[in-house]
Amino acid sequence: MIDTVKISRALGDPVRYKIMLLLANSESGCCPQPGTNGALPGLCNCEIMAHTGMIQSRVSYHMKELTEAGLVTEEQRGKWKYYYINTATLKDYAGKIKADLLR
Amino acid sequence: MIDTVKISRALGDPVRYKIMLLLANSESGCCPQPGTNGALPGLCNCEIMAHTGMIQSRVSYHMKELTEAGLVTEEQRGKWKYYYINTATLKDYAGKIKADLLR
DNA sequence: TGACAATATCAGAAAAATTTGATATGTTGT
DNA sequence: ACAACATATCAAATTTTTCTGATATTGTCA
Repeated sequence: MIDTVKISRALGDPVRYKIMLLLANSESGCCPQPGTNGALPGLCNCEIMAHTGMIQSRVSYHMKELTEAGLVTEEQRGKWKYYYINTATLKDYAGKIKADLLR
Repeated sequence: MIDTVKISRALGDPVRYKIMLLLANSESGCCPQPGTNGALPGLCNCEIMAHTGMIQSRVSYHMKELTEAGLVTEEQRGKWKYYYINTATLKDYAGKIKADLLR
């Protein structure tokens, strides 16, 4: 089942919220994808590092938090790992907040 | 404007989420209200203390966090302070999360 | 396979949040 | 005003998170 506290906590850090916004507004990845002409959803670590100015281990740490909360799904593409928002979790979250707390 | 990170952070603590659930499921206050037959919305500190087993200053601290996030509205009734969920904030929050992060 | 690039994990340092007891402020009724 | 009760604030101790550099793991390509 959906862990509302964990998701809230994950979103409740300014760095992670910024990353979520970045993912939400990203059109395509930066790294060459074989068999495509470059446009695939999600962002890889290198892009998140570039956009936020954070070092690698810090990005990794926050992506793990987001992933473990179910907010982000990761996908290995060649040597890069891509991240994109798990929209189902977000919808469920918004719904559960309302169901739990509105009457 | 609504501070999504701050609200998330406020909800992202298990103690505070429990308090929110308590408020959402409370029918009436415990303390004698002049001019009523006892049934008013919200809970006062004493009830939150009783339900959660927390000491007074701890309740006060968390209620301040919730209030400052705009999740809870406080109302002085006689010598008691009552708290109830600010439904507008909660609705706005759920809406903004979706607007920000879903595409 | 080896060399290299991308990401993950670890341990310690630093920063932030939580908890508590003590004390202060505010409110009601006498 | 005073006494009694309800809530707020403070400072210090504790706990939890975050950040970083170092190292480990994983994947790709020659």
